[in-house]
Amino acid sequence: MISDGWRTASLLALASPGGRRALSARRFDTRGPTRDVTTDNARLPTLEDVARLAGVSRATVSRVINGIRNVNPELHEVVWNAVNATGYVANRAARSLVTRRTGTIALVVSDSESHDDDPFMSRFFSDPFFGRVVGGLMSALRPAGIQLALQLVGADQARGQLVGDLRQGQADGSVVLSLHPGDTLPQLLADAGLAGVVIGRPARPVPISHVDVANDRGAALAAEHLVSRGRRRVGMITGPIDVPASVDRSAGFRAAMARLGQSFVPSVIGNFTHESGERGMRELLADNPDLDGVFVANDLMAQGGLAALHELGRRVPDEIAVVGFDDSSAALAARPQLTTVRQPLEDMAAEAARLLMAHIDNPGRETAAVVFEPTLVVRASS
Amino acid sequence: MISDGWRTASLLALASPGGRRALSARRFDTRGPTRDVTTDNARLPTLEDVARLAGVSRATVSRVINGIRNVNPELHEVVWNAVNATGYVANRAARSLVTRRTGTIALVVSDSESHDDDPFMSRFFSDPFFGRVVGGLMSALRPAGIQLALQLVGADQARGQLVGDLRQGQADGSVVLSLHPGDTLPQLLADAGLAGVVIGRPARPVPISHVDVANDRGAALAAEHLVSRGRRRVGMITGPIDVPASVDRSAGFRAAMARLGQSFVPSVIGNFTHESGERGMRELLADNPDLDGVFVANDLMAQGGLAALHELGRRVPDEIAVVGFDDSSAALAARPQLTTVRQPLEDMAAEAARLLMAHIDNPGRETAAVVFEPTLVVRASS
DNA sequence: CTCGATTCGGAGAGCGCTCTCCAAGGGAGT
DNA sequence: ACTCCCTTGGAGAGCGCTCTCCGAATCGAG
Repeated sequence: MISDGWRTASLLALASPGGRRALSARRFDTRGPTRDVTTDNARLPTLEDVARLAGVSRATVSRVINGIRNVNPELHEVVWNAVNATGYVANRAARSLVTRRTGTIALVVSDSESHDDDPFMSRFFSDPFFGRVVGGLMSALRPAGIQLALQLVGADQARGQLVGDLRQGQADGSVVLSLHPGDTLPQLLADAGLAGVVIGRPARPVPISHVDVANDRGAALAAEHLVSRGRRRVGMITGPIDVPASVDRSAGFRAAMARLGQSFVPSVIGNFTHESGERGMRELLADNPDLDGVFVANDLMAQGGLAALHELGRRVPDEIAVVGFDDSSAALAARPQLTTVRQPLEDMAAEAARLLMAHIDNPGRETAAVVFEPTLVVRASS
Repeated sequence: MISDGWRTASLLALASPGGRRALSARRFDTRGPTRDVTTDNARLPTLEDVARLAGVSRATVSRVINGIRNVNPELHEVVWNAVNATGYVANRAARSLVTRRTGTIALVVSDSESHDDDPFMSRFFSDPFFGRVVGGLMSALRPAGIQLALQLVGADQARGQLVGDLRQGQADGSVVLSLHPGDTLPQLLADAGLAGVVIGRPARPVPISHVDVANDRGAALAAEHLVSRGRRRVGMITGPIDVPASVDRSAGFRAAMARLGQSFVPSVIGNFTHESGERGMRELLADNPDLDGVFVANDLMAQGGLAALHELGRRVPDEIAVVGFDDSSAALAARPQLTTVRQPLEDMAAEAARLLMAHIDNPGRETAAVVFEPTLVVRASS
């Protein structure tokens, strides 16, 4: 069907830069002076170019590239050769336009109450948390050829804007990282019928998929570890009582300790800051001077607790053992280094990405909650 | 080929809302079962819809929206009303296709030697650095309606891939954050003629714009501060000698100390890690026991240095003052908290974004280097 | 009152891709 | 041998937008 002569001819045509350049130049002449011709002389190859070189139609090249349906294996190879020869890469915008997919998902970092920029940034990016999430997302997204777009939303007004943009197709879906319990964003997303996956359980039940770590099981690991270290009088510094993760950690720890024989766990409530850990530890010891172990609901507070312990002259871990939660940078920075519960964040993020992709591919899919098991990282503080 | 009858029929169908819906439904019926019709019934308004509602042509609406040329003010308002009434938002893909702009810039985090994922992630995301950069970029990009896409590149092979994707128009340009001196990426970008701005001076001169902090001036600030605190025997722990920032800090510190009357500054070389700071401090004091001040080229090493000092029983800052560089999370975590030199990262990132946008708008623009002034953050260690 | 200059808005041609039709060819069944 | 089906590949119609033409309308000047 396809004559060798023709195919050769087309190859020759492509091989001669003159012809191409002329075509290209003419096209851009019509665009007026705003466009600098010098930057465009290297016009990118299109499907058409590949098709011509391969001696087939656009449709066939498209089929080969997208790996669909039935294409003669022989042609298949011819096409791929042409693709490689031209250095063709599909134009995202064009593809997007017709498929109605952007090939992008948004990582939405949502802070309900963005005061200044400062607390927002530092609380969130200050530790490996964000990096681990990004890494995990990437590991799942890259093989699928999907881009990650970063969106930071603070004020509520920005929230509505975001949903609008998302609806319009800025992204096919979003992974939400909420800094505040009871964030309205998950609900907004659900209401708008947008594909989304939340990392961390939302405070109120929302019809949206999420991935989470078994905070209660993590706390239980801490309890088991402390008891296995011979600690019999164990206390706890909890996080805020309106944060789901915090609630689960406290409940899980109490339940595990009860199971292990300590029915009452003296506790004080902190707010996840270094300072509140310091204060919490002082309070806790003031009321219960004979404690020999403390579980602290996050590393930052645990670090503060260690500082307090140091000033109080209590030796760690000899006199009193401390276990944190998160395995953040604070755990390594603390002296002694902190035994802590680690969330498999990379895995969680990767799962979030996969879940999101599943929702995107199948909008009717019902929401799911995937819960991961934490692990204990033993260091010098226990 | 296509009968006029058919064409007329479809036009009529388009004119009547009912017909449109029917057409639309038919279109999606043919897409097979993968597409859930319920999610598509809320088809997004197009320019065409707005134009029809406003009683003008697509072209006019487009002109109004893009704020160009001469449109009758009266019509202008009519069009905007129609836009608001329909809730129209321009389709990025379609616009992209014709403008050849994606409205996206890539934040490329490049690590020349990505061993495992671990050092990559932790070194980079472990501190506010990344967050501050992202925040700064966003502040400049959001007003311009430009998206930020995250790209992590490790292996060299990924580097080539990235350049390919970038060329093809994944993004209009990129801001490069290189973790390793002598990264090839800036050069690759320059060679490919892609718009790019590097944060931090590249090790070798590359024809690409960059923003940087005046590392030498920052070191001078540290020197002036130490001297003003009455320190007369000051030493230094430097960073690796192949990192430009490190070289500038050392040179700047030496020059400033010479100017202030201390012609020789005892130094040891570190590698920016906590451990090397610890070791460096011991070495430095072993050779120069009478030092009363030390400038350390980054906070992590300074933190290590403080730990060594603590173990050696030297009181900080009474007996010996320590000044770090970066104002990272380590500075706050250190005991005592670290006096350190802070880079105006947000401003630098914002400037990088503006510079990049300028390059995008004007491809012929010549490259620029913008250097920012650091500030000194005084805390308890000096 | 006519003519050129100028302003304004519409028509329509693409941007590069996907995917539905449809035609052509080849193999198997009757 | 003929029909029918199945496989394969081409033609071409859009996706929603921008922007160049060009025609119409308005205005001022001669």
